[in-house]
Amino acid sequence: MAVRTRFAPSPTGYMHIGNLRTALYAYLHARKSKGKFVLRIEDTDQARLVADSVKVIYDSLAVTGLEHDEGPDKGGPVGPYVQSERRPVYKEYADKLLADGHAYRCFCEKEQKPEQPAQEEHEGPILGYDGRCGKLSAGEVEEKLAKGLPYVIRQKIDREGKTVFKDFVYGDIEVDHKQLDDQILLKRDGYPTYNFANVVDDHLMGITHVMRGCEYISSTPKYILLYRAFGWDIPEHIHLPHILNADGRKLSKREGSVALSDFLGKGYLPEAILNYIALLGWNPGTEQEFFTKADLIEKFDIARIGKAPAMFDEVKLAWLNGQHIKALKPEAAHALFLKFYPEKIVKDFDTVKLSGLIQGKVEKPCDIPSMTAFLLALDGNYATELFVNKKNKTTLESCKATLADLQAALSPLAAWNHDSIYPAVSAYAEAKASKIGPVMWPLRIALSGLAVTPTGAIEIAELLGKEESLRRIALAIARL
RNA sequence: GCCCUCUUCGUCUAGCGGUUAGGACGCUGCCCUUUCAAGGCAGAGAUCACGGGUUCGAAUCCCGUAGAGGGCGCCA
Repeated sequence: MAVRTRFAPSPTGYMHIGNLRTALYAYLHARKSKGKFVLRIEDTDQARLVADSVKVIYDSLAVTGLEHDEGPDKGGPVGPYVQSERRPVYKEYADKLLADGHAYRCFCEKEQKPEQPAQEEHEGPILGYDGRCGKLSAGEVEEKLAKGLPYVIRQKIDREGKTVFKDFVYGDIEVDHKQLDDQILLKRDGYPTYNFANVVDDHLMGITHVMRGCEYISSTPKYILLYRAFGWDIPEHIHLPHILNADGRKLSKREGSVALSDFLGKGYLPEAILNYIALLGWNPGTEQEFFTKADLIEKFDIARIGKAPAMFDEVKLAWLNGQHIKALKPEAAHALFLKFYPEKIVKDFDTVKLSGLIQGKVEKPCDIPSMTAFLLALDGNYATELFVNKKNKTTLESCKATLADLQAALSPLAAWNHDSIYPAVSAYAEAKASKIGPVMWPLRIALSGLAVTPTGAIEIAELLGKEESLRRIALAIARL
């Protein structure tokens, strides 16, 4: 049977990175299997509709290249692909369940807490609905219906026995029916709950592999019971472990970046993000860590999805992003960096050249303003201790002397570019019978006032221009 | 409270009865010497959550315990 996977997000207004990983796995499995990847919008909660949020979903899939084959915007044979447009379908199937005795109408008030048997061992939350309306006689139901009382439709679950289902990742999951309650299938407003809609839609849309977060594991037995009530084949269930933040808590909006747009805004490349999250809960079984999207499609295998939750480590994401940036064509890197250069840098510097110089060095493009700030203005109060470098055996005194000599050597230069500056510096080092390091070190510090710079001393001098370079050298000499 | 699940270096992970427990990020050091960085190499870092079994032999199989995560919504 041809593989069909789906991504079924709710329009919440942003794309959670954990959700994106679910989409990615579903996409990869479909592509790898030459199957179809379906987008379905789960907008059955009328109270939580967020304007324009469907657009966020489209945009997210587009920017990451997770193109769907079928969906609200693309159409397809099993539409509509928006749940709010499928209400008659849910009604039809709910009626079927009603007719077969697998469901019943419940007239209980929304707020009404069912009375629980007063058992003292019951502390804390108690389990769900007590099923009282399931015991209503046909006559009583007719009577309430005649009165026009509002109702919901509940799944009728026999509390005897247990259900076992096989999860592709977690193995056999067994749940005692005592743990289950008569969940609501159709709400009072006529919309289905997730619990009902996902089963009906996944079946009707021919989904072969259901991938979703592992928070649904506990309710899956109820879904299995629905499949059985309808006499439908049960698709493969693939529950995914959660992605956690650094505290070991579920990655949530409140603490830092969780939305795709947050990461995009920092200059992370979509492909690097995909690469990183793919590795959170999946591994290729080889030592490869750098993956393009095409690599992932080729190497992805649902059999290698792990069970343990993974902490999201932005430091490693940044490293991986740096790897992807290095792999970029210079024009592409420049186009990316251009979004992050401060205005004044763009105005005063040759950013094409600058981009080329820093491409191998940038991990997070959002760091570019701070990385390049020294070009615009030198903080004249930088610590002079920076001149002391053990490896190059430089001291404050040696640096002062070197810089004075450099000042003399560079001042007469007519042309100011790499090919004129480097030979002058190099010749000076040679004349002093010194390696170039001890000369480069003080020069770089004098020009930048920084221990670590995005590019080398000669390049910085060239970028700054002759006048500014000499001014900074003079300043350093004065301070030493 | 009840139920489900998870647990290998700080982090992501490999491992599926016999390994010096491997790799990556990060960290430290060395090398390169047209440079700090980058790159290359090396090192530190894991009594495999704990306690019992089974076995000649367990990170790997079984049972308990603990910790963590999740579920128990007219949310998804």
